[in-house]
Amino acid sequence: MWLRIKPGSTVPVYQQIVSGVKESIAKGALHAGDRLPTVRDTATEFALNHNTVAKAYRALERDGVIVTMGSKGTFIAHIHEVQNRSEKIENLKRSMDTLFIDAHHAGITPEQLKQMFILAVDTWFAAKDPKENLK
Amino acid sequence: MWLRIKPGSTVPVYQQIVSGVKESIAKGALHAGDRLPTVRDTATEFALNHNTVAKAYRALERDGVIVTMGSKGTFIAHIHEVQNRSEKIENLKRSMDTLFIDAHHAGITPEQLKQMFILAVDTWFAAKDPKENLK
Amino acid sequence: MWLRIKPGSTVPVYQQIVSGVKESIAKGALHAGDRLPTVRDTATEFALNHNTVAKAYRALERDGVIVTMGSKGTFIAHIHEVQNRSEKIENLKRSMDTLFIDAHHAGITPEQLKQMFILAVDTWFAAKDPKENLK
Amino acid sequence: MWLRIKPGSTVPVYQQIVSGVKESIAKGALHAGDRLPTVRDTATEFALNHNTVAKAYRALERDGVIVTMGSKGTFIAHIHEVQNRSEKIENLKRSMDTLFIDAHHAGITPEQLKQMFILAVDTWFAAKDPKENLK
DNA sequence: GTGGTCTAGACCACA
DNA sequence: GTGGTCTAGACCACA
Repeated sequence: MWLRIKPGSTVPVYQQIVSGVKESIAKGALHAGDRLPTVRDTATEFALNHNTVAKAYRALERDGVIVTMGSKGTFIAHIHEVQNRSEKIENLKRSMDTLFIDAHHAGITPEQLKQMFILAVDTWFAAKDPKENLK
Repeated sequence: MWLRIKPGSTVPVYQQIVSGVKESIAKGALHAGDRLPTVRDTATEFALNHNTVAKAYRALERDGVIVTMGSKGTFIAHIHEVQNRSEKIENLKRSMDTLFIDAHHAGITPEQLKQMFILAVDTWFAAKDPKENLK
Repeated sequence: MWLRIKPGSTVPVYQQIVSGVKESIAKGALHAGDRLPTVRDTATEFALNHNTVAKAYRALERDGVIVTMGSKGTFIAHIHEVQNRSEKIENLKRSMDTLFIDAHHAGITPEQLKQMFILAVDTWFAAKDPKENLK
Repeated sequence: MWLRIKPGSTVPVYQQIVSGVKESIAKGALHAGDRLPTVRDTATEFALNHNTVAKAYRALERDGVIVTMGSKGTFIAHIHEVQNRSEKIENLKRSMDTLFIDAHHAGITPEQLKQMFILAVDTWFAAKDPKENLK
């Protein structure tokens, strides 16, 4: 299953699709060049409206994650073609700042936070599809 | 100025208040035991709807960041009295996962990410109010 | 009338709205800071679906032409805040190239084209709201 | 290579063919009287659907750019035999109007626009095949 | 009251 | 067969 939707969540469905696809790519479950199911097929598979799926695909295309080839279908983009790299790194830094604030309010010290982070990075990337790691 | 609101932002105003108060505490600009302005004073000061401010205060109280003492006003809670610590750490880990996915799509390697993070932690906590660091 | 929709046109309605608003601003009929009618009011006025109008407003916001202020409504952005300037100039040059090709196929020489263009620029900008020209 | 198709472009393929042929003629790479490859040969050469190529040829013929001579094949029309000249000039003026609006939204003044245009015309026509200029 | 999200269902352009 | 556009109508978050 390349996607999992929580119907009751406060997170809009189309955003769950966007996050899910990004996560599957990052984890190596989807690869550059792979063809995604059509908008309509995805809608049917997860019992969603096709407009909702189309909105998610449009957002993913705007982010440079997927590429729509007219009537040929939709494909995972190559990571080299990263769009707005500097903008994305800015967003990343802002997310880190938020993380620090939340850590402080959870009663975590900077040193504990560093250790947690390094452990989490290693665990996370180790969980990736091994084939992906060989590249 | 203990709070700064960006009117044009896509982030809801009430969430900006929540984040702003948390940030001010983490940076040492607000301290445990400090009295916050009333909902209506804050609303007037920043030209906001008082329902918006009330919603933010309610969210902060739910998070254990502030405490409402009936007619005495609203106060910054002591950090030791952290509520739902394990729940917060869970949220933190989830935020980290999202960070990893975003980093991957920005073309950043795990090693680069670790270095960025450690540097950012050190920079961030060095910028804190020195008084806070003495504690 | 700040907008005119041709129902039978092959140009999608939402694009007609986008072009119409841009044109009204360029001609000086709409000014920076003006409040646009709400999505629903515009939909009612021109007998359109509110989703169609919302799509047009979203496109205009992405282009930095208008700014949505949450529940305060939608406003014409200040031209100084031009987004993606270099990208827009690239598009402009590409439009010029297309113009040259079309001119050639209409049997127009480069010199005739220059004269037509200068005349058209002068005529077009003279037709603007005089108040706008005083600024 | 008399034609170049971008598969990932948002511009429909058949329009890319129409523009490409017009551009090649305007640049002097294709000349009046030249025989174009058949619909099926073009489709094979560029790995396109033959319906797509046929649609493009139909559009070019409607514009008077090419002429189909029954079983003899398809030929580039003579420019003197311009069809619908006044209609084409009307379209040209409309394209100019759009250009003015886009220029305004890119923060370009009328004078800057004139200079850009004259420079672009000179550059563009200088790049033409020299043989064409001798005519 | 404002815009955002979502569904259901129709029609169209492109390949 | 593919995605894009549009309508009609419902419900929700925010201010």
